[in-house]
Amino acid sequence: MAIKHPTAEQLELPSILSALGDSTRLAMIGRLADVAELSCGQFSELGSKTVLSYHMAKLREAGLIQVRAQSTRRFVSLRRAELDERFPGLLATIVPAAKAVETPRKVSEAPITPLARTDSYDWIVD
Amino acid sequence: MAIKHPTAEQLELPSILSALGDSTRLAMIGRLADVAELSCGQFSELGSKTVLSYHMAKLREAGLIQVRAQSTRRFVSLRRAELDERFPGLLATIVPAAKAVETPRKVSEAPITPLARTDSYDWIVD
DNA sequence: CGAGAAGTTCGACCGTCGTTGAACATTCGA
DNA sequence: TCGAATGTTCAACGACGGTCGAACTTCTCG
Repeated sequence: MAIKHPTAEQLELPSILSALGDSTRLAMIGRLADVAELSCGQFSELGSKTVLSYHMAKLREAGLIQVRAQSTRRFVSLRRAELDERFPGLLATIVPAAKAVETPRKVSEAPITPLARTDSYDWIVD
Repeated sequence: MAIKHPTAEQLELPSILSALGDSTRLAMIGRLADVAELSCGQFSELGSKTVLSYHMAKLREAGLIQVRAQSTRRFVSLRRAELDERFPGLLATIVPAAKAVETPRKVSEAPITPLARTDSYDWIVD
């Protein structure tokens, strides 16, 4: 665990983008987008408590969300202002697509990976 | 190696964002932004040939760049049109920050990681 | 042909990711 | 005070990511 909540100036694009490069976390952002706060439990259809805790930590350490405690609950919110200040347009661009991310739903439905075996150097265009 | 060049409809946000979640690759995008094409060699200050080849493959498989061959060279270009179509605003948002990404420059300058050891549960706000 | 330029691929290595289950912490109500 | 509710932490695991050096492929030019 590196950082608790980075300050606005500590936000780094690579970290933010890798934090968003996971469909579970993207789905979380999608759900936070038109709501002030959510408690962790309200993401339960995205995974187990442990998994959620893990992904929350990633989002928090990247600076995408704030976590507030109230009794035994954690209330999570998007750090919209700081993000818009440092990376204008980022949220606006990503949120619509994030809402459309299909729920990861377990490891089911692996569509028999095509595994298109190709010969060497054959991916070059032109 | 999964895909050679994904089609516009195959572009997936999580893959794109993880491809961008690396400072070397972000720097490459930054350099491609105001130029039609670059050959691989022109990124040489970002790393060795092997490393560049690896990162190029990532960017290509995520659908961010096109690679064209001409004799023994590879000419690389941003897939601007497709990206703007599927994720409007993404490039516009990311490119300015990508240009500002400091070059990874080896593993030098590790600033003696602060290693701020914190007690349990102490990262919660409020 | 042979040498060189420009990249790619391979195998190895090590570190980080994402998931799981079990144990722990904190708070509220009965 | 005991128990349930709500999360967090830990250790372990396999899979993937990024880097390196060595070997290879393709093409061009003497």
